[in-house]
Amino acid sequence: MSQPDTKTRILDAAEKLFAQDGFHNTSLRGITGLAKVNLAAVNYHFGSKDALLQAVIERRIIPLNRIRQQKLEAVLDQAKSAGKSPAAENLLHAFIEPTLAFRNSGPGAVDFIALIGRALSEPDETVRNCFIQQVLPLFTLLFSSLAQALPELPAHILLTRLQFTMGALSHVMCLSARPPLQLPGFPEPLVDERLAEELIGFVCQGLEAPC
Amino acid sequence: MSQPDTKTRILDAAEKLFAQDGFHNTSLRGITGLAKVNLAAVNYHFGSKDALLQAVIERRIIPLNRIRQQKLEAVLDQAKSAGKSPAAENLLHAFIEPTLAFRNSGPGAVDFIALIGRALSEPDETVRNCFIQQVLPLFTLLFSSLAQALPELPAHILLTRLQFTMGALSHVMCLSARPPLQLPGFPEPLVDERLAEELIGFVCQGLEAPC
DNA sequence: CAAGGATTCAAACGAGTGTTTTAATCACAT
DNA sequence: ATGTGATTAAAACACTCGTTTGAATCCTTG
Repeated sequence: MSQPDTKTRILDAAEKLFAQDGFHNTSLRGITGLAKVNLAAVNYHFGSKDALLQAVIERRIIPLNRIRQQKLEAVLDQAKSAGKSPAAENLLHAFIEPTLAFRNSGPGAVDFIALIGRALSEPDETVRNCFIQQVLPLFTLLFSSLAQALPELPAHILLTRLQFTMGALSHVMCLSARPPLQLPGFPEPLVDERLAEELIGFVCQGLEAPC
Repeated sequence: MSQPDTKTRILDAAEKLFAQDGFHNTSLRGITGLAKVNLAAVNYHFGSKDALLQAVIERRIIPLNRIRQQKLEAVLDQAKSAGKSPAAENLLHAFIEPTLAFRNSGPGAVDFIALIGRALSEPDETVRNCFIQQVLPLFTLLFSSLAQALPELPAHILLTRLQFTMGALSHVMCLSARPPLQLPGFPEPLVDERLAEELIGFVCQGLEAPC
């Protein structure tokens, strides 16, 4: 079996270590050691550590965003052709389900999901800005779609509740790359599809609450 | 006016910088510079950077946990003396409201809230374990109380939904130390008490959803 | 006032960081 | 085969990090 090329090996190793240890806790020597490439290869192929992070994120978030946008627009189109407002549950499903399903899209994908799940709470602007820039258009679409779905909800309340939703989703994304953290006295929490459905139901109830 | 003593000045500066830049992005030189003390003072008074983090967290989380435990037990006692199960909403209120109100308990408190809001998604075990160790007993109490309040809910579903709740709460805690992030086309989200009430209502709906 | 422990200070240590440099090697077109 | 540009390799760069050292200073107690 032939190894992937140098760029891919670096991206794979960086994705894993960024997700596992965080961006600033990960050294280029750790990445190049894991990828079995020379230390200078990172700066040769990507230019800098910051640019490597951006490449790691973009490699996966662009296809993921395409999927989420397609599913959102499908819900909007279907509602439009039925002459009705889209249902909040369908919109949330279109956004959340592909996000969590993406964890099973291949080796390393679960690391990526954990990485961007932490991006929102990342103190460093390098990581946060890189992520926000990529996800803002989609977030805007989701927000305006939900405003259609819940016309009686004031916009600032909707935005606040959407922040809660993003917090819950981000947390689930982070957890999915960590060992389940078994504690005595606690049951095992849900995983995979059941988890996605449960999360969608949870935030749906919260978003649709009277105000 | 007399300055606080060296230990307090270090704790205050460390709290602010840990919250702002993260534990590993914060250098002892940054802390001692802001605190206007000598570099070696940290190791003299606290022993190490890790021990300083623990001191920063414990200084505030011990009083905060005492408040939350008191409020939780008050809800439990009141339900017991009324011969009824506690209401999930009251339990959530007892846990969440003091947490967010704590942001206004003094200068620097909002930084602390942001710091422990990020603790759950922190990749570094130093930070995460230090936090989990402090909060686990309280979390256990909240979990078992909610199990009483929602006896028809299977334990693993309850735990899963409680994870969603912690995600939403953590995210709000993180955001509270950042500038509101005004974006064109988006309204201003809620702040302060209104925010706490909105969050409690949100997670309450989600927790009580049928399953 | 004098003694002695607590605290502060400047300086340095060794290890680790991202990045750059320069030469060696590879793959492919002529 | 030969030369050429792309890639890899080893080494060093300048810098920051947490920690330690040993002397200077402060403050309290006798």
